[in-house]
Amino acid sequence: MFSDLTDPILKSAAEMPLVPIDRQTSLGELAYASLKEAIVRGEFSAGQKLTVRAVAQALEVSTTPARDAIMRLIGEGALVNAGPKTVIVPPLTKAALDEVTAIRLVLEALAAKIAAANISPETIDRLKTLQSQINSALDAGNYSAALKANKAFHFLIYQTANMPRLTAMIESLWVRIGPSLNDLYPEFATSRVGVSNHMEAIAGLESRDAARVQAAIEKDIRDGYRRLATRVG
Amino acid sequence: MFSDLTDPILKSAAEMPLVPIDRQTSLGELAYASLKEAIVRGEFSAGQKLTVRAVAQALEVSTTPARDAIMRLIGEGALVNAGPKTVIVPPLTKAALDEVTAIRLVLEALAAKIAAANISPETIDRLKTLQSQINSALDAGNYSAALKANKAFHFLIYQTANMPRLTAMIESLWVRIGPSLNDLYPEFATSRVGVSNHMEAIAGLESRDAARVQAAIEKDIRDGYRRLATRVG
DNA sequence: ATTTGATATTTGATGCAACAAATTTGTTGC
DNA sequence: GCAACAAATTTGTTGCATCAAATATCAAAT
Repeated sequence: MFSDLTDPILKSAAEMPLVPIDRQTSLGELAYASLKEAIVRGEFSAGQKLTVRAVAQALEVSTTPARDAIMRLIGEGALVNAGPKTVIVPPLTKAALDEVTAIRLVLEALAAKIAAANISPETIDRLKTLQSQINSALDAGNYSAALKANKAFHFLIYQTANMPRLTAMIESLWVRIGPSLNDLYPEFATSRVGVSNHMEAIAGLESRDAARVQAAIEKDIRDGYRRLATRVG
Repeated sequence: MFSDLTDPILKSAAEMPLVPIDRQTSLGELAYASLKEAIVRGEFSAGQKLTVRAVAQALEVSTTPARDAIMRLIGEGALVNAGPKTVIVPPLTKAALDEVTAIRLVLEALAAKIAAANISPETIDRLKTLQSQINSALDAGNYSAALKANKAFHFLIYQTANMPRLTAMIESLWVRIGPSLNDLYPEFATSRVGVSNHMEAIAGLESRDAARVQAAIEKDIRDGYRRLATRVG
C-alpha cells in the first residue's frame, strides 16, 4: 500500500488520484466507530443511559477516547442529553421520525438526482450485485445482512453524486433511524417492498433519467417511513 | 425567577411553561461557542492553523475544553484536518461552495415552506423589525451588524418550522460560508440585493403562501451564491 | 402507596503530565 | 536557489486524579 508514492513516474502531487486526508486511527476514532455501529445495530434499547466510564470499560480504553466518542455522537444526534449528566440513546418519536424523513426526502433526492448524471457502468454493476446480495440475505432470513447491503446500495448511489458533505449529512440521518430499523424485523424481510424501488432506481440510473431515480428513492423512503411510523405512533 | 415552581396552582409537570434541557454551560461549551463565533466572524484567515494549546491559551482554559471545541467544530465541518496533526480553517473552494449551496437550497427551502404554515403575526412583526435593523446597519455602514441581523432574520423563519434538527443542519452550513461572507464587504453593503428577497419572503409569510416564501429564500441563496462565487472562482 | 427530603453514590468536566508521531527547522549537497 | 535528509521542536492523544454537580437510594411523612 502506498508504494506508488515513491514511483518516479508520478510527476506532481496534483496527479495523485486521491488525497482524502481523513482522521487518523486514534483510539477515539475507533471508539467512535465501534459505539456508532453498536447504536445503529440496535444493541442499545431506546432510552438506555450511556456513561463515559461504562463505555470506556466496555471498549477497554480510558475515559478520554470514550468521552470523545460520546460527545461526537451527541453532536451528530445519534445520542442526546436527557439531563446535564445523562446521555441516552434517543427514542425515535413520531415528531423525530417525521422531521428526519422530511429532511431525508430532500437530501437523498438531491443526491440521487446528481448521481444520475455521474453514474458509470461499473457502479451500476456494483449496484446490481448489492441488490442480489439483498435478495439473498432476505431469502436466507439474514435480516442484519439485508440491512447492511441496503445501506451500501443507497450510499453507493449517494457517493456517486461526489458531494462528500451531503453524503455525511445523509449518513447522520440514517444513524438516527438505524436502531429502529432493526425492530422492523421480520416485517421488512417478508414484505420486500424496497426491492421494486431499487430496481426502478437502477433502471433510472441506466437511462440517466434523474427524475426517475429521484422518484424511486423518494418512494423507497416513503415506504420505509410508513413501516417505521406504525412502530413509533 | 422560577418562584412559580412552588406555586400550588401548578398541578403537574406537564403544565410547566418551559423545560428545554439543553447542554450545561461548561468550559467546553463556552470554548466551542467562542471559537465558532470567531470563525464565523472571519477572525481567522482561510488555511490558518489552529492548535489545541494555542486555543487553550487564548481562551485561558486547559487543553481539554479547547480540544473539545476543536473536535466538535471538525465534526461540523467548520474546521478540517489538513494533516494528521494539523487543523485549519477550511478555505471555501468552488466545489465546497457549490455543494453547500445545493444543500442549502433544498434544506432552507424546506424550512421556509413549513414555516409558512406555522407563522404567527408576532413572528412577522419580529421579522420586520429585523429587516429594519438590517437596513439601518447598512445605512450606517456597519456591515458586521448587518450580517448578524441577516442571520437572525433567516433563522427566525427556519425556527418557525419547528424542526430543530433541520435548523441545526442549516446552521452548520452557514458556519462553513460565514467566514467568506465577511470578505464580501463592502460589495454586499452597497448592492442590497437581499432586501427585496426578504420583503418578498415576509409578504409570502403574511399571505401564508408557502411557494412564494420558498421562492424568495431560494432567490436569496442564489443571489448570495453569485457574489461568493466571484471570490472563490 | 406516593411523595418528599436527606444522604450516598455516581458522573462529567477539567487540568495536567507523559509519550509517540508529525511538523518544523536547520543543514548539507548539488 | 533548491531538493533531500536529519535533528529539534511542536502537537494531538491518552490516561488518570480531582472536584463540583447531578443522580440514585432510602427513610420518613402524609
